[in-house]
Amino acid sequence: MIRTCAQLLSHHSATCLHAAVIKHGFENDPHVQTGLIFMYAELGCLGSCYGVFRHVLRPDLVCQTAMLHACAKHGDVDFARKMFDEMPHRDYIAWNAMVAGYAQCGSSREALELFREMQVEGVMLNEVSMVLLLSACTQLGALDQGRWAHAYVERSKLRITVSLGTALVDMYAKCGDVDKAMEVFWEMKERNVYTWSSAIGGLAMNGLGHESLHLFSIMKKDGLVQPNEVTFISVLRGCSVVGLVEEGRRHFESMRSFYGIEPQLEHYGLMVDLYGRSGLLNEALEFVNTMPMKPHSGAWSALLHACRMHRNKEIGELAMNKIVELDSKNDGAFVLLSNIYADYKNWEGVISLRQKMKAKGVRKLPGCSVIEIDGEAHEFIVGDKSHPRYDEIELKLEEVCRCLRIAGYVANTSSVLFDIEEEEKEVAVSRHSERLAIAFGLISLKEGVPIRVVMNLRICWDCHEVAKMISKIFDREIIVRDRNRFHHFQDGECSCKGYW
DNA sequence: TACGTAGAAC
Repeated sequence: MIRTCAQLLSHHSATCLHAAVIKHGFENDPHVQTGLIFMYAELGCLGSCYGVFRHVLRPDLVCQTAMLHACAKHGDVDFARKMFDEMPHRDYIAWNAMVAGYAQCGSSREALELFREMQVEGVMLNEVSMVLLLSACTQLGALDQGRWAHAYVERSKLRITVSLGTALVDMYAKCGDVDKAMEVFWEMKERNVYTWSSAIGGLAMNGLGHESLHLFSIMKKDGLVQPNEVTFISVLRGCSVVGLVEEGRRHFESMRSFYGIEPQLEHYGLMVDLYGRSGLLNEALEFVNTMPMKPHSGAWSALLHACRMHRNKEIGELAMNKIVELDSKNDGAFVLLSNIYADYKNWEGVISLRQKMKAKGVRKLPGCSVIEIDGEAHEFIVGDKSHPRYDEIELKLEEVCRCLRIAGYVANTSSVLFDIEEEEKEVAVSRHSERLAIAFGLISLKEGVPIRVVMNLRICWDCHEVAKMISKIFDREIIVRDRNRFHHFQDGECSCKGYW
């Protein structure tokens, strides 16, 4: 009963319910205690979970799992692991709870590691385990492992529940195999708003804006599932990646007028992005200034990004000032403005920004790219030489450089933050993590196998140009998932068509 | 019978 109500409760009603439990003398009933832990976990009150748990005389498996889940879900994953390790008996649900704890706090590698242990121990894998595994693969961009999970699901005839199907659609879309994502989507017997939003967002993220909007129109025509606020985030991204300003504006308006959904900060941020990318910087600025709520740093960042794309120093500086007011340690904003200054060869501006960053203790997040070869993830950090095959990578990079020069390529080094010599800058940019990962892909993958890279920042403009050329010169498909979206490079072109 | 699951946010 407590568990069923938990999702609907407010903090106040939870306290009342707890008081009623005590009043009627149930506070020592083990089932009730487990229910209370679950309830407080739902509400995010980890302290109250501990409070109840402390009074449980002999916590059984279920109670321990409930507590483990509470800790893992609300940030104390290490304590959760400690509990897990100390549990005398663990059923498959306890294992799933621990894997979920890692997957949800972003520790996907630990989640995969634990999943492997689960297999070694012969623990039963059900569809929930597979959803968790897929979610970890999605975060890491580990397509091979995701495919393995899909094959496992089919082999063991696990039921494709709506959650499992959605996890598959999401995994394929976010690992860059959008055709497979849609194949799974259309094969699903039942779809809910999560499934539709994932598919629409997945198409958008892969640069297929028109397809994503078409899918949204099918969803509306179907009428079985109502779009919600997340669906509209996917729809607006679809408009943004192909620059459909008018259509975006229509969808944005329809949220309130037709669906009764009040646009949130994120929707406003996406509209700024849409105007900005399309070069309508004044409209974008006007839009930010007339938002009914105080703009968040994301809205200003979208504008700043557009200023970099369309080389507008004045609005860029304005956006930057607003970002620093809201979030003084936003390293991405410093880098963007520095790039704008560098585009104008304003080295004084660059130096002054560098000093400001130093004074505020802002550090640029180092670029990091991952490439999966035979199921093993290889991680590269910018300028990193620690990979065991670094010598071969270096040789390949030099070969790439030679080929590019012959093809008439001139490095655009404006994304190098500081005022070092041009030649050094070219070396710095040619050792970006994405470049190292692509070179490693070239030497270790068979011909014809696409190179898939996942990175933590947005791909730099120069690397973007180089990837295009590599795709042509080496006749190789390259798929890069950056922090924002996918770039599919083939035959000298990128799917983002300038909407970088 | 109780404990575990999926979508975004520039």
